[in-house]
Amino acid sequence: MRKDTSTNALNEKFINDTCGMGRALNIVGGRWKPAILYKLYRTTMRYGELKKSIDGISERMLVAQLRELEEDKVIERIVYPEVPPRVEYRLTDLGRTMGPMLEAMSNWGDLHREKTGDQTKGSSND
Amino acid sequence: MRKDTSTNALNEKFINDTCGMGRALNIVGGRWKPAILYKLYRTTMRYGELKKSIDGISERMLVAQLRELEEDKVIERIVYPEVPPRVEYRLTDLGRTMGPMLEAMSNWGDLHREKTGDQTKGSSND
DNA sequence: CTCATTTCTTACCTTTTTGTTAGTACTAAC
DNA sequence: GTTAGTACTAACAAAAAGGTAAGAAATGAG
Repeated sequence: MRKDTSTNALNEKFINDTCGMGRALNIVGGRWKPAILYKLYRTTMRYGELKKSIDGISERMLVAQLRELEEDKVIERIVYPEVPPRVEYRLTDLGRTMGPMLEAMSNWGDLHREKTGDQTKGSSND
Repeated sequence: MRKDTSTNALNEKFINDTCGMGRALNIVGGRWKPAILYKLYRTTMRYGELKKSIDGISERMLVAQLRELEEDKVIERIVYPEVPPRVEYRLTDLGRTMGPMLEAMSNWGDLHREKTGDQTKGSSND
């Protein structure tokens, strides 16, 4: 749980309020958000589809990060009143505006790997 | 300290190896790295200058993040053999290639603030 | 010999993030 | 009444990140 008076939390908030980069990082950062956004960038997906397609993610993490992305208004959650339940996730219009940024990040990450010759070459986690 | 057999660490590594976005995030993310990069993007700076110019950062954090950026080859550390010591930090060529990505992040962060009408409008932490 | 200056280092603690496991709610089909 | 399928929640534990405070090395100035 958040303790929003800790120095830690205050620092974060300050950076968020004054620096676009910090804000972007807060929204897009975190272990699984890149993967989620990558999937949803191509198409709407159900909860279960996301879970299956993202290797290694736990339900707790998937739900948590979906909720955060939703709060940040970059994705939306559509519930169909059926049984068993069906819930779809998709990018919002605001979410779609991330495109150029996400691409820039992806490209630079690949460039960095190339230049530093690190690790296995990426066959993107698709 | 890193425990590189934890599930957590393995997940991170996997994402790093397969996803450019994840890799970029790891290099540029963290509480203070955006601020450091922002400063160094304009000019070479001494340790003490960085410390003074980045509001709220502790020495431990400053050193730690500088070290990480150095390891990732985006900044370099130049030591002048003087007393008292003088150490300068500056972007490497690889570091300079981050330009478009950092701008994209900054721009999107600002756009997001605009669209969601959140918080104080940013007078960038300069 | 003491002090000031600069760039860190170390030890310890708090906060935040991530992972593990088990369980819930709903209803239709058997 | 039990089971199956889907999308979660809750409680707890481990790991990582961040914060605080004190100290260390090196040396020229006084």
